[in-house]
Amino acid sequence: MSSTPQRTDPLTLEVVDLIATVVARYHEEYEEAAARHQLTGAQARLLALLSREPLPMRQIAQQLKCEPSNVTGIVDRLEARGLAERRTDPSDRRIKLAAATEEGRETAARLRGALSFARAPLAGLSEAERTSLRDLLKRMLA
Amino acid sequence: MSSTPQRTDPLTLEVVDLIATVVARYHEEYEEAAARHQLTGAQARLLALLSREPLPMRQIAQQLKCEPSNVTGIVDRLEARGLAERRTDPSDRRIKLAAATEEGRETAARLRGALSFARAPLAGLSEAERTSLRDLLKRMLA
DNA sequence: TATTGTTATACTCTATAACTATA
DNA sequence: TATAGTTATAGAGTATAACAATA
Repeated sequence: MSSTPQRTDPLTLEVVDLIATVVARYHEEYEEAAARHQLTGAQARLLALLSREPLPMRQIAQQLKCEPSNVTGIVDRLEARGLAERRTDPSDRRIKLAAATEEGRETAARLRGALSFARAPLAGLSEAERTSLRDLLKRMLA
Repeated sequence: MSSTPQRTDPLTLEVVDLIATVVARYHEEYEEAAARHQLTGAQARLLALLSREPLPMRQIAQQLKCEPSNVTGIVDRLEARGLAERRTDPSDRRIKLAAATEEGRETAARLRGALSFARAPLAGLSEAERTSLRDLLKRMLA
């Protein structure tokens, strides 16, 4: 009858709850770390993206899974604070590349360092356990 | 020298990345499931809370980690759609209890069922593996 | 014509501060 | 006076649609 088992056994429900807790805690810590740098979550995520490489507005929207019109405003606010800048693409003058400034990259790096959430608790696990956790998560996401 | 090891080895970084991916995917699926029921994420989370038991506005704010003034608006919108209602507490007439209506509880239940994210991928893991994942997550959150 | 980015608009969520009713 | 909830206000994020510049 059940071609797709629903796994509503207590063990599965417990794991689902644990994952929900991980998600909630991760988000809290991310928002708090961003706020400590006077950034909203959206601004921090966009800045983290730009700190790797300059990107066209359109592509940023795709990676952030939002509409391009939203990116305009977020980049505006980062630009007003000197954390990002707009460049024109010489090969296609329709395109505007958003790029992190030096200060933007420094801010992004400090923010990354502040995200102790996943790192600190992991320190309590042995290498074998971390390997095991990695493999289980990979299979979950496959 | 290093009293708190920073664990920036490749394995730990890989696990951190996997957790970030889990978090991102969980949020996407939650927002999409909520949107399918014409609810925002905040409305869905509040409704899920009320579907268990009626709660004072103040307490809702604490659980949602936001200001009480925000709860007013979200409950307003749920109430306008017949998914929630306000009741007065006879023992203290300052208190207003927000409660899910029958339709609200049904919507919350359908939404819960739609959250296949954590359940479906877990179905591919054996019981021993799910036990292992549970224990590792518990130690991470300890 | 199609594409890129922006602007205009409207709605939701958010925090802060002032306000009302009750304790 | 203290507390619960609301209202007022302002800023940020979001989507949709219309628009300018460029291809």
